[in-house]
Amino acid sequence: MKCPSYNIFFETISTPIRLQIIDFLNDGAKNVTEICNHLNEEQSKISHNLKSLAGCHLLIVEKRGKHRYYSLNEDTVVPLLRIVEEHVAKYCCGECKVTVKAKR
Amino acid sequence: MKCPSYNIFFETISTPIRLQIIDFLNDGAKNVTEICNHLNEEQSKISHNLKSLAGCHLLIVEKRGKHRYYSLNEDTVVPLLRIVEEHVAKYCCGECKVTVKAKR
DNA sequence: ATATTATATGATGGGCACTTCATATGACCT
DNA sequence: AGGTCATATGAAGTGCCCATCATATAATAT
Repeated sequence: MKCPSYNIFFETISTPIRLQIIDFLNDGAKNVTEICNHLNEEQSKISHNLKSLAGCHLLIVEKRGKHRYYSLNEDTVVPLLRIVEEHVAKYCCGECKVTVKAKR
Repeated sequence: MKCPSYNIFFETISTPIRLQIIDFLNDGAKNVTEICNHLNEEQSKISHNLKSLAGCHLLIVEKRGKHRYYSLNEDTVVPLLRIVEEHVAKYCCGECKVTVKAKR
């Protein structure tokens, strides 16, 4: 398991695809196939990125039969996104490509 | 000015050198030379990285004479680091290389 | 106005993370 | 056991961020 030092932690949460995954998981646990379909991305790509996120404990994995359901580590991710959302609302110049809403 | 979309925001805060800068600024505003000396790094390297951080409004710049003092945008950075510090304390396996303490 | 100190900016090259492709593992079914 | 679906893992290539080097700008002093 990768050690979540600060730079790895932020690096892991810093790519568009991983932010999109987090955004999708905002409304509950999803399995790999569901995530692939929703984001229209290759399965191996999603799996690799899920591994990074789970390795930093940003996501939690749960096995159900042959599926694996991933969900947010809400203790960390929800307040984190709330801070960034507020920051972006204050300072964003309007050219943002990736938007991720904090859970309410 | 760079637009702080989510991925750029996290990417900017994700490198060891920039985290070290933030850590050093925890106890107040510092000018470029002071930061260079403290981190023992080249001036242009520090300036480039300061520009990225300030571009995302993670740092605030203030001109005084021929110096430029950089300080944390505490509204965002302090609570952000507090969350990560808590997360790392829970999950870090002990191999962390970069440590940054949240301001108390 | 020239020198010196402080900081920023531009261009280039290398390292490395991410995607892709291929294959492996695991779970369930018949 | 064999087949199929679901997911993970390994290897390799490529794009891109960051450090470096060089130069430019800004401010003060003499």
